[in-house]
Amino acid sequence: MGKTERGRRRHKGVGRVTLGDVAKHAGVAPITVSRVMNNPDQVSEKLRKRVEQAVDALGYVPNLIAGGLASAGTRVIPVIVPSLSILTYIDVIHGIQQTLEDTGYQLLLGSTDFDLDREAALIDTVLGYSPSGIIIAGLRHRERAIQRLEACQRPVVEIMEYGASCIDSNVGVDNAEVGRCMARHLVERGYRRIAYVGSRMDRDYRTIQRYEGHREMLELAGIDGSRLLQNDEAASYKTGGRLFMEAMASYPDLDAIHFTNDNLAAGAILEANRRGIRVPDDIAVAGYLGLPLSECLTPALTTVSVPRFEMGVQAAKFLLARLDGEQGEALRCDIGFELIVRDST
Amino acid sequence: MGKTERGRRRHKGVGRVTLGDVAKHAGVAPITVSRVMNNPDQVSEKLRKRVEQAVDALGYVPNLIAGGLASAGTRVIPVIVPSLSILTYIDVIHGIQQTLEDTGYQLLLGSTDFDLDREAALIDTVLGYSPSGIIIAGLRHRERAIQRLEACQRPVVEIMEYGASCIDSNVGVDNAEVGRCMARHLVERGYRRIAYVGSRMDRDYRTIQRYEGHREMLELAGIDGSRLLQNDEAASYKTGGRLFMEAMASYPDLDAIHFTNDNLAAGAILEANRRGIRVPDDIAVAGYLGLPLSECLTPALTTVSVPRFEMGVQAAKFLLARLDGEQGEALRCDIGFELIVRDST
DNA sequence: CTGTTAGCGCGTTCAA
DNA sequence: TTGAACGCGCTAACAG
Repeated sequence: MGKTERGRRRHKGVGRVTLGDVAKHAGVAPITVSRVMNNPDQVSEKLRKRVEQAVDALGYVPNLIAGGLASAGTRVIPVIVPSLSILTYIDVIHGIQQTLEDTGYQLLLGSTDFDLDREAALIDTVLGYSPSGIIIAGLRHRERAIQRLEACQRPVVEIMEYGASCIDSNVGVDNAEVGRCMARHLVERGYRRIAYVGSRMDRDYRTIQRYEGHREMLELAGIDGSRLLQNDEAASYKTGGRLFMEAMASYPDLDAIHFTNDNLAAGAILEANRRGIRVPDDIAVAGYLGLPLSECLTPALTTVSVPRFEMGVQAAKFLLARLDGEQGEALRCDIGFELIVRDST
Repeated sequence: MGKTERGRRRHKGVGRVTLGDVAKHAGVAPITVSRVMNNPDQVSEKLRKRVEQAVDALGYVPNLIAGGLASAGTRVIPVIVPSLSILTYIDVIHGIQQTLEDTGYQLLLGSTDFDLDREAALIDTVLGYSPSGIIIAGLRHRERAIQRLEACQRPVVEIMEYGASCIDSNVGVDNAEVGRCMARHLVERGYRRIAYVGSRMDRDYRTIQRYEGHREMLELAGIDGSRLLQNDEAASYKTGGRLFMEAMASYPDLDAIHFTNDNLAAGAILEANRRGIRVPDDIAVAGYLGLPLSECLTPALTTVSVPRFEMGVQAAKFLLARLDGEQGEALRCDIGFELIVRDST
């Protein structure tokens, strides 16, 4: 009943089989078990077999936390996005997850609700998990957040938007160019009285970037680019339908509406279906994203398609490259987009 | 240049500010800093102020890994679902995330691709992170997985399906009852030649449960319940449209189709729109889930709506209750569903 | 190829 | 209310 006995009771680390237990069972040193788990080729076949048997017999599962503490890095990849209710981010996360799936890295999910202060706080939190790297949406962050990300000496991939300056690596699209592209298409199609429709534009600055591209292109063509409509609801089909009607009421002479995403645009077409409004004869409708629904509508929706899943895959690949020891220049990738012209314009 | 100096260089725990650094800066013992971070009321206001200043000055961020190791529990909640490309799971995850958001718990995301062996392996992995608890889809798991979950002594919430026996807590719906409910509606509406259409039914047994409920109810009414169509593609709108046409070709006398989810059913209606097939006059269409799209279609889709987001919220609440020390009986909740009759039937 | 030693950064326990 | 000592479980470094 000496000190040792009391020491034993100090922590609640009961129940679980530890590396030490396995070592005892196999008659080797703990480090040998560690090697069998992490660097099997450093151990002779004989001992390896013995250890593996012990592992199976005891049902040993490594404590990744302890390993992470000792080696200053857990195999965790935080992914920080603005929202989990927006399909775009989900697709990207899916791409990341699928690429990382069999590499032993786990995704730690965080969402900021488009709030940069919240984002900064979340970054602090997740860095507390000694992650192997981090993937984060956007190129704009609070100064403090950027400092922390740079200081942590871990690969950082910024996704969604593509731009000149990133912390470490960057995969995304050029939103202004997207806006210009669709606006150009509308002008070329002969539309002249065009409105841009968004929702929550105050929160999601990438929508503003697209709008600015749109406006710029229209004004280049001598067309009024300032017709804008938005509100504060989430970008649902219903909201799209409502904004569609509002836009037509606000600007009765409209011949085309450029929606900031396919959710809204699809909502508009569905609303038009319900009301017997003819698209594009009465009014043309264009979207952005290339959601699966866009091609199933009647009329099918003209849209700019972005490879969201692939963006996630590429982000994960950049991360893995860095984790594999690839140094040097920023890894950057403009994932691009594609104008898909369909019947709605 | 003695032992200490070499010791310092042993690990790469460089750069980061530690609790010890803060303690030195504030002129207190490390444990006092720890208390300020975790149990502020145990520290006098004077010292607390001093420590807080030091924290700010140095930009200290706690190392959650070290804390987790010392206290045998990181504030991580793994969420294990079959797929990240299925909206249902996304909505549930969103509910979980929103509920856990401000509690300091982080979601660790894992997906199994409907493979129970993969699930078991994933469970082993995530338990290695000493999670505070775990949320997992389904009531069916490998025996080994169940043992591990029971052995880990942590709250476990099984979600999506509601059933008699769970490991610890359970929130979900009764899939067979859903199938019965919609089948009853179709029969009451006067439909008699009804097919059930699913996709990937071999993988997702919950779809089979709904089908069996459907079949049971039809046969109770003396109607052939064995008309079934499925394929191996994901449940997209396009697949729905294709299966719709296939079903009508396979069973030319059909007067109603019961789709296993709204994605397929919506795809069917969109396909009908394109082809000028009249729903429900030529054929009725019913779905399951209550996706936002369902009410925006023409005709609007009859569906059984499930509160997916709320299911996630409830799962998180059960978890928090357990983490708050609530013991005893299994926490169980049949989240229910609602038949929403619209124009498509 | 295998083992010894030390410590990652923190929280628990016990003592003051 | 504050502090000292110890160890959570594992791995890095070094020695054999």
